[in-house]
Amino acid sequence: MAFTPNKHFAQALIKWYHQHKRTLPWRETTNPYYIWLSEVILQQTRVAQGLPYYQNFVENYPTVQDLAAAPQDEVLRLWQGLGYYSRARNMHHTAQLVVEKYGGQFPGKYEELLKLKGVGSYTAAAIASFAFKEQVAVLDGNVFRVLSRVFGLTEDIAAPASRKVFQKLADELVPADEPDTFNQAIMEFGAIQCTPVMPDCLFCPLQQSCFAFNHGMVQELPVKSKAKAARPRFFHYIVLEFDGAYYLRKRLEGDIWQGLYDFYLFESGSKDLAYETFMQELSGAGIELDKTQAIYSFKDYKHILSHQKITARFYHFKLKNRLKEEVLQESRLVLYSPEKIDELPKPVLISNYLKDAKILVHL
DNA sequence: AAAACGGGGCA
DNA sequence: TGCCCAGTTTT
Repeated sequence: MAFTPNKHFAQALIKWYHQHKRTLPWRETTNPYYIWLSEVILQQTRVAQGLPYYQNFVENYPTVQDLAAAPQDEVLRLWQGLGYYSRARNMHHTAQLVVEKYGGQFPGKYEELLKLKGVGSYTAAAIASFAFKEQVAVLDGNVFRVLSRVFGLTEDIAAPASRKVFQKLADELVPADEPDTFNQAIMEFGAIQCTPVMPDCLFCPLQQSCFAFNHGMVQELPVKSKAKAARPRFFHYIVLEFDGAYYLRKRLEGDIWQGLYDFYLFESGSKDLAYETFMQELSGAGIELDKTQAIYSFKDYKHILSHQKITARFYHFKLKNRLKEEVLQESRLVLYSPEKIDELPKPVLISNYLKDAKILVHL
């Protein structure tokens, strides 16, 4: 007997939730600020990875006013390692908007929440239901998977057009009396019981009613088209050291890692570079290297992003003189001591290099 | 509608 | 080492 979109599904799920739910700090509050914080952090991020970041943010910024007043570098530094750094920038921006335009109070309705930067349909539904008990269904990867399997939805979850089908079903399922518990329950169920790989069907309370289980399609659902191959990129980082300090610069918009700090960088079509090409690039930037200056270290790193496969080569030079003022202006490089570098927000790739090169001891 | 955007976990 | 996870914004 298959489930129909009625109350029984919600009841079974909520019962399971009360027995199996994990105790998480953002489930102990109805404060929209904390719920928003947790949901932004949890976008694209597993609970185990996001939890320490959440605790760190709550400690450093107990109120939305605290977050709004913080310098961007500090916010990005706390975010360092979580990835998708636009989330942190948007979050910071939204905190300032909430303070300035909403008097420090988050809007209480789904449609209003949706207008905030960094708050899409998922996060708006999460905040609206968790903090304000609005009857709106969340739709995240867990929900897609659970609904696909239990109800036998075969639409490609990677296709934007499929969203309508899942949203309609989810909206029919979310109960008016406890939309918050239902939303928590279906996501928790997807995270713990109805997992992507090796779901625990043997001890699943929905087993008898599950379309995928009854049709032997648990492995096949949800249907998801494959992502295209990551673009290969070749980075050449020039690590310029002067008197124990290093030249870094803040990354601009238009590429990955906006707002984070890295070394002088140029890119090429391949890993290896002709000596002339290398020297031309440097002299083009006004960086003069004495012929007697050896490359102190030469390290290759692979750094895999979802859509890019970066091969990074770090060339370490010790300068005999500071870079000239014109060069600094043009390249936007700034000399930082290791202590200062420690405080700057950096891509994990850069942190890894800093650690391996023993420029930064901890991390 | 498709692409861009990080990083971590697990087999 | 290779594969998987996935919400929001931008193109």
